[in-house]
Amino acid sequence: MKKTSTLKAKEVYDMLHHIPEGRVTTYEDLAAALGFPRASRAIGRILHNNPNPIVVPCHRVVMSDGTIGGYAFGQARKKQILTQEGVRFFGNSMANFSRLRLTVAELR
DNA sequence: GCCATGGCTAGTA
DNA sequence: GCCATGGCTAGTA
Repeated sequence: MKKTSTLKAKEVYDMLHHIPEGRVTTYEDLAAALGFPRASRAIGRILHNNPNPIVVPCHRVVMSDGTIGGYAFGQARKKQILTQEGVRFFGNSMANFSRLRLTVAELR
C-alpha cells in the first residue's frame, strides 16, 4: 500500500490555538481531527519539537485517560501551567476531565 | 530504533 | 506489559 499523505506539523500547531484556556484536548483527538486516527504517537513527537512553546499552547494536550502526559520542560511545569489556567488535579489525573476535553468537532 | 500514545490481553489478589 | 502506529534521526554502505 502506498502512503498518500502525511501529518503536517503546522496543522497540528494551528489547531492548538482552537483550545481555550482552561480546556484541554488529547493526542488522540488531535490526530482524529486532522484525519489520522492512529497517529497519536506522532502527534506527541511533533509537539515535542514545538519551536515556540510560549505562544503555542502544547501544555493543553494530555493523555486520553485524563492523566497529564509529557512535556519538554517536565510534567511538573505542565501541571503548574494548567493549574494556573484553572484545571484541578488528583495526583497526575485531571478533575472533570470529560468536561474539559473538547470534542473532535470543537477542535476543527 | 526511538518516542510527550493508546488499546488490548494475561493473570494477580 | 506488550505491540502497532507514524515521524524523525543517526549512521551504515
